[in-house]
Amino acid sequence: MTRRKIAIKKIQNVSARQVAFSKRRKGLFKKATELSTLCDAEIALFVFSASGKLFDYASTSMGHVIERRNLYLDVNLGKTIQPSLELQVEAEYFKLNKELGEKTRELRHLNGEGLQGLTLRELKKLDDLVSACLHRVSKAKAEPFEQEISILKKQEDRLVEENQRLNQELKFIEENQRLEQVPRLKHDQDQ
Amino acid sequence: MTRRKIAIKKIQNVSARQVAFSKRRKGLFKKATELSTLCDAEIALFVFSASGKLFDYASTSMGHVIERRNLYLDVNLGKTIQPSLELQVEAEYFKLNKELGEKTRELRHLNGEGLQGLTLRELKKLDDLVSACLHRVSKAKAEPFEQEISILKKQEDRLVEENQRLNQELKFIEENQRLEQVPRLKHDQDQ
DNA sequence: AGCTATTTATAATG
DNA sequence: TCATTATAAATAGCT
Repeated sequence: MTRRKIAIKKIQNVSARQVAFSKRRKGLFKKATELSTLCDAEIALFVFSASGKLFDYASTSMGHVIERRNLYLDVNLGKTIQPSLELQVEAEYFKLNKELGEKTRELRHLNGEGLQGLTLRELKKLDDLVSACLHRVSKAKAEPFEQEISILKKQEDRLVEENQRLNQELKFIEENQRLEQVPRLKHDQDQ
Repeated sequence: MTRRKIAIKKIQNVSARQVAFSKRRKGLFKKATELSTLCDAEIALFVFSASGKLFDYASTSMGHVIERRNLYLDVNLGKTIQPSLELQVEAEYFKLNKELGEKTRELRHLNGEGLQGLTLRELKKLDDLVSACLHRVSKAKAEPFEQEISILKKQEDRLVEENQRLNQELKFIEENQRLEQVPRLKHDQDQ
């Protein structure tokens, strides 16, 4: 897009890639805010750098969600480096919960204490279920297992190799001894 | 940004706004894909038009997660077998979705077309996120990993033991050779 | 939908 | 990272 046209494929030079990322990320976010402002659109944008760093943007109401999420991230910083889907769910869910509560209260005023409570009950139930689900997610993350398996496999490879080496050495020594025994026996006989 | 420079504020003319939305949305998505490709970044982008229509983009793995969600929903909708935790969430969520839709319509009538659509939009996003989360749950079940790890660990133990045995044997042999060399040298001198 | 005059974005460079 | 600049890309106003 300038001095020279470039092909849209992964930039191989690492520092050039970082520079491009920085510039283009800025550009992308600018475009997003412009679109949001000009056309009254709601936008949420998540960008994870190759190194896993998160940059995000959210217009208006979505901003609350992101804020909430950032708070949560701050609390868990160190533990929760990878920007997780779960946290997004939780934040979004929190927001929805709040909004629905407000809406239900509003309706209750207008309708005079109706069967609005039902929704809150359902919401509570959903809350419980989502929480349980999230709990399972965080408990069941595959990544650490996969990592451990990978490490164990490498370890296994090393051990197998080492074993082969040792076996070969043994065989070699035994062979040598056998060959050595022949002259020795002869020698002994000579005495 | 061309024929004339425009100020970044809401475009008042409705049709002009729609045109601008269409063009700029396209541009924004293009920039997002380019950034993703060029710099190996993971990107998720949600754009809701003023009328509430959703346009979204997600790079690579994020896209996969979101894509799979539709499949999952198709397959499981209507099926009311043993409700796994995931399906319970889905069902509950579906129900809540419907209820909130009705409630929002009701409120819209009462309040005169307000910003009620917002909640539905948030709901849609939550839908995406929860579904993605669920997909990860089903994908991330720990059990098979734990099994494989256990097997690998046993294997590792065996190999380590074998290794120790071989090393000991080698040491033993070397020791024997050393002891044997002494009388041999003496013997040779005697000759 | 196209077109094009202009504005923006940005790759290369210092 | 920051600034500059030459060029590519995006797009506002028209049709």
